[in-house]
Formats: sequence, C-alpha cells, structure tokens
Amino acid sequence: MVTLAEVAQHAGVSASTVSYVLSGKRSISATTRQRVERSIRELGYHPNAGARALASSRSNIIALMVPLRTDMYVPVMMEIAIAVATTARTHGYDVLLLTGEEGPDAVRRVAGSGLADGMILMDVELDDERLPLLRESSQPAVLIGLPADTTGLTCVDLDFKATGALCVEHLAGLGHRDVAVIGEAPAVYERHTGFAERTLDGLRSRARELRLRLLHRPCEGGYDATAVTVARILDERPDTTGFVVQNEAAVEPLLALLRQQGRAVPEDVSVVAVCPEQVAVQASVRLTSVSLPAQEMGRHAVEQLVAKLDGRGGDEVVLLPPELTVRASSGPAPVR
Amino acid sequence: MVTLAEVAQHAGVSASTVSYVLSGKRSISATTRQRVERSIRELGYHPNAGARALASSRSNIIALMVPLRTDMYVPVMMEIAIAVATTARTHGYDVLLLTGEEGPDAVRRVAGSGLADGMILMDVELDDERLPLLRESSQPAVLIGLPADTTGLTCVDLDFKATGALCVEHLAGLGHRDVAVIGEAPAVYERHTGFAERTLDGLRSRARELRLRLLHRPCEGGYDATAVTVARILDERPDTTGFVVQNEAAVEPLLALLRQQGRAVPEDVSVVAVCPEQVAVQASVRLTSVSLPAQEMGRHAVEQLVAKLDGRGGDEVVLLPPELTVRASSGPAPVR
DNA sequence: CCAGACAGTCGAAGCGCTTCGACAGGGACC
DNA sequence: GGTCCCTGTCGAAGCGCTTCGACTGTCTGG
Repeated sequence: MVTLAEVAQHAGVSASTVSYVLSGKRSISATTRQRVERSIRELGYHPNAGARALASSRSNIIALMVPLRTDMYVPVMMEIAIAVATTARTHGYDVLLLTGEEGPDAVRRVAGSGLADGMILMDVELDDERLPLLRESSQPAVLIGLPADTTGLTCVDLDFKATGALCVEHLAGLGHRDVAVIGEAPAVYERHTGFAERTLDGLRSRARELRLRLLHRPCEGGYDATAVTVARILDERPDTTGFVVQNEAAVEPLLALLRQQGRAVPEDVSVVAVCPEQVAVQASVRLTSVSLPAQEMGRHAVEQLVAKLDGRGGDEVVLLPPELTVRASSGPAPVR
Repeated sequence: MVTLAEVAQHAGVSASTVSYVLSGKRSISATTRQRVERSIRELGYHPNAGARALASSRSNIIALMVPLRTDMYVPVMMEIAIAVATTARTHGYDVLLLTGEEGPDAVRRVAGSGLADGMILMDVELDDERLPLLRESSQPAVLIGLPADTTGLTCVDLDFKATGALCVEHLAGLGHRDVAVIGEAPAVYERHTGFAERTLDGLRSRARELRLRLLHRPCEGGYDATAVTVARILDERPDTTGFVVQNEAAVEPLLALLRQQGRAVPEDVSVVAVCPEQVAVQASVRLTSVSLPAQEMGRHAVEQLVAKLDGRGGDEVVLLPPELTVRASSGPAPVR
C-alpha cells in the first residue's frame, strides 16, 4: 500500500505539496505538479479513503435509502438507484446502499458515524417516520417523493398532480366522457404514499373541471385481481371508454382482458398508462403514457444534494413536469 | 460530534478501555462495561467510521458491482442487491453500490483506496475483463455468476446446467417429444454470458439423453420480437408441444400468442419458464417454473465473502440446485 | 509463602491524510 | 530602494480510533 509520504519522497517534495496537488486547494507550479503526478502514476498511488475521511471529515459518500417494499414497481427503483450511483460518481461521490430493513435507525447510524456526507431517501411517505430524525440530525438530505410537510427539506419528484391532470385532458380531448382509473394496490393508498394520492387529486380535479365522469379503483395487480377490478368497473359504468392505469402490474392484464371481451384498443376503449417508457413500448399494444422519469429523478436528487454539500443551493422542491407520449392505445371516443 | 475520548471521560475510564468494550477484544469487568455502555447511551455516541477505518484498516464496507446492462432482467438484480445489503448488515457490513459505468477501473479504485474490505461482482461474463485485475489486486471477492476460469475465485450461482436439464426432464416426463426453447436476447449469447450457455448446455445434453427433439431460438423479448420467434418455431416444427422460456420479457407475449392461435395451455401446449417466482405467479397462466433464487444468491455471496474476510473458508464454487415448481402451465402431451 | 498465570486497565504510538500558519523569493508600485 | 503582496512550498499539529506493551492486583498450585 503506497502512501502519500512515499509519493512525496519519490517526487522530492513534502507531503503537504502532494496533498495540494491532489486537492488543488493551493496553487502549485507546473513543474512540481508534473513531477508529483508522475510519481503518483509510477507508484500506483491511491489515497486512503479512511485517512482522508478522518482528516477532512468528508467521506465523499452519499447514502441511498431504498425501501424494501414489494408493492412498488421495482425496475423504477433500480433505475433511480443506478442513475444516482452514476451521477454521484461524476461528482466524485460513491453511493452506500441502505435498505429499509434497518428502518429509521439507519439515519442515526449514518449521520452519527460520518459514514456518509449526505443521504437520499427514496419512496418517502406523506408522513414518514424518518423525517423527524433527519431534521434533528441536520444531515444534508434530499428526498425522492413528497412528504406532507416539506419545510426544511429538499425534495425531487414527478409532478404527479399534473400527471393526473394530463391523462384526463388527453382523454377528454379525444371526446371520452366516462373514464376509469385503475390505481395502485390498496396498501399503497393506506400507507398514504404521496404520489398515488397526488395523481388521484390531479385526475379528480381536472375531471371535475372538464365535466368528466371519473371512477377510481385501487388494484392489486396481476391477472386475477385486475380481472375483478375491471369487471366491477364495467359493471358500475358500462359506458366507460377511457382507462388510466397507474399500476404496472395491471397494464398487461388489462389489455388481455379487453381483448378477451372483444373491446378493441383504441377503437372501442382508450388506455393511458403512467409507467416507465420501457413498459409502455413493450406492452402488447404500444401504450399512450406519461413516463416516470426515473433517471432524471436520480440525477436531480444527486445534484441537489451535491449543491447542498458544497454550500450552494437551499431547500427546494423540484417537481418534474410530466410528458405524455401518444402511442397506439388511445384514440377518439367511439360514437354512440 | 461525540468522541471516544469524551465517552471515556464521562465514564471515568481510559479511551482504550472504551474501545475494548466496543470491540470485545479484551476482557472487561462487568461493572466497567456497564458504566461505559451507559455513557455511550447517554451521550449518544457513534464511532467515527473514518477513524475506525484508518486505525484498523478495515472499513466494514462491501462493494457491490452491478452491471448497467438493460438486457438483463432488472428485478432479479434488484432482489440480489437488496439481499446483499440486508445480509451484509447482519454481519456488520455496509454496501457500496458500484455501477458498471466505471468499468474495471472501479476495481482498482476500491481496492487501492481501502474503501471496501471486499467486493461482490454481479453478472460476470465467461471471460470477464474485471477478473485479471481482481486476481492481481488480491482483493477478497465473490462472483455471482460463473466465469470460464474459476481458479482462485469464489463464485455463487444457480446451477443453470441442471436447470436446463430439469426443464427437459419435466416435459419429457409428461410425454412431450418436440420442445422449443425461447432463449435470451441474441446479445446475451454473443456476450458469452455463462448462465445462458450453461442452461442451453443442460437443455441440449439432457434432451439428447432422453431422445427429445429440441429447437433453440434466441429472442429479444417484447411482443413483436416474440411473435416472430414463435412463428418461426412453429413453422419449422409444427409438432412442438413444449416450450421452455428463459427470457422474462417473452413470457407474457408467448402466452398471449398461444391464446390468439387457439392453442390451450396446458392442454395443447406446455410452458416451462426459468424466471423469478413472482413472474411465474403473476402471469396470465400460473407458470410451471424453475425460479431464480435471487435472495439466496445474494445471501450466499455475502456469507462467502464474510468468511473470507474473517480468514475462514477458501475459494469455492457454490452452485445452488434448481427447483422446479409445477403450476398450471404444464400437463401431459396431447395425444395425436 | 512465593512463583506464575491471568483478568482488567491504562498510556502512548501510530494509521495516512488535510490544513493552517510560516516563510522564502520575486515582482509591482510609489 | 523599500514596502507590500502574491506565489509556491514546507513543517507540524491534529482528525478519532485501534492496539501493543506494561502495569497492578488477585488467585492458583506446589
């Protein structure tokens, strides 16, 4: 294991000079810099992370808390996590993966031990038990998701209210009057996950404004549950011609069911999904959808956090504007 | 920030005593221990990770390298990653998430800086470019996947050869004589990913032994690609009554296509999948499948690594035995 | 009753790095 | 020609922890 001191000796300078070459915090003459850099290369020197963390009280690590829940759509989480990791690297940070397992204690542990310089919390609930701890620990943090009370917190999320509104507008613009929403699993609503409620809010208020009839039903996802939900919807509102789906696990089942019943998409029924682009494109009918910008969310979260750690930027709530892409699953409402 | 010294002062002992209470490396009288533990609690002390790493040259961190590829089935990766993280915690380790982005350099960086005590590599290819670096850095490591040359390496993986054999046996036992395999995307085979080739090997050799006719076609996944693949298969071998699917993205399309063509599952055609249990259960037909034991693989990998770090255990290759669960998608071959 | 073993505690020396203050030398300016 | 400032470098003091050797009692066995 090569140390700073050995590099210094090899280059014929003092240890502090090597350190300043590395950090750039003081000016160094071109010749000295080159000599040091050459020694570093020749000796294959890598600064020791622990020593650096101890001396500078900065670990250059960001903690990412990923929930353990299985009722969330996993690929989205993964995509965010990967975006976080790669973006963090471009800013010189590594990412520590914390699972929900440990619960709120993880916040205490990480903040207390100086393991990470800041943290990113995913899948924040409206009234999240980690938030009080976060506020009191004054750990720099960014949330992905939107809690009820955002004072003193930085949050990044898709604007789900606008997302809901956008779906309704699209269908209304095509002449649909009766729209059904196949929502997330009941547990998601019970847990008061912000995004589900905000989407619903956007759907409902825009529907009211545009005088659409809207029916919302939670749905567990999977074939059997979706079949039950769809049957109930069509029973209550036989004139339904527009569907909005927010649960990825209900997308394909819905399409299969409509096919079975002889309802053509988009001629008889239009479907709009809120899902990752990949799901929309790979479905049996290419879906008109509002995509979940997972990568962007991860990237934004890191950039907000890095800004905080650099002393720039304050507490902000960033809501990414939704974008609806029209594909093959939506069209004009059938004429009756 | 509370330090060891402050705890020591508060408890009226020396710093080293507190350290020994924490580590348990020397015997401490019950009364002293209690006094120290009380001080730790009252002051809310957390050992500083950097200082600890510097002094002990152990970071208590495991690096997990996750590939960035999009042609791998993401939920499985995520499940493994989460299993790794939670298992690691139970052994006192945290997990650092490295993406493929950085490539082989990440191995050098992590090994050189002492950021992590060891690493777990996911999605190892038969001839992986990270392996030479790994061997030369003598970094303790465990691979998830099986490279061509395993000397000096510890690996954990599902026994894919046995998996292939198991699928064939199941179908053969039900009387099927013509079996088609819908494989992974062509890119996966070109990359020489071990698991795809090993599965194929198992399928082929067992088929030969049992005198089954086997047709293998790679498949990109998604509806359109699967439709083309299935059409080609049924064109070449109209008598095909058994399907083995290894690409999750082709599972649902396949079922939909068979339905459209009026081929009933399992009366006319049997389907066996190699996929995570959740996919098998949530599909439109509950699938007979060999499940990918993601959690177990993650857990095993961590335990192997921890054993290495503790100086126990040598280089081993652990192949988890596959288990086939019979569900609603396979049955006796139709009588002709 | 003493040698030896052992449990329990302490002091001090680092681990490898960052960073502050100091200082030498060279222009620029009046 | 002296003053001031700026650039480039160095030495030394830690950062908070682990760990080794040393020390003090207490107990055991011969």
